[in-house]
Amino acid sequence: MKTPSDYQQSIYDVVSLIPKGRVTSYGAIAQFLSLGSARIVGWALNRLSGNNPRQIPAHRVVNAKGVLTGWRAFGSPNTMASLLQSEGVVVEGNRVVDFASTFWHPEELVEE
DNA sequence: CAGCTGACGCATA
DNA sequence: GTATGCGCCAGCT
Repeated sequence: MKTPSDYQQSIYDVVSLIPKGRVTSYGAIAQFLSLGSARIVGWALNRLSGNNPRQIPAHRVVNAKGVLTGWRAFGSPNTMASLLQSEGVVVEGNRVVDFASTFWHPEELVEE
């Protein structure tokens, strides 16, 4: 099968596995998949923007600081934050409150 | 083919 | 806390 890019598919898979009310970072996914660069994750999600047939909860993916960097790809500057807050994630402006507790590790699901 | 950009991350000043 | 530079990989012009 023609995989556009294996890692990209893996990224979507991992992102889809993010539990509701939790968030993860690009670096976490990149490291989990051994991509070697958080940019690959951001790039993959960016490609997703405007059309996510898999309902990829990209809004659950933030940068290492818990800041909603990709909020612009959702069409509205408030969409991403609204989605997160709707899931129980407290967002202040473009930043996740109590990011450490809200953070979710890909391996956590595997361990669980 | 060469150069630039990008939803990042980290180090340094 | 803010600003700048470097690295990293893939895609687009």
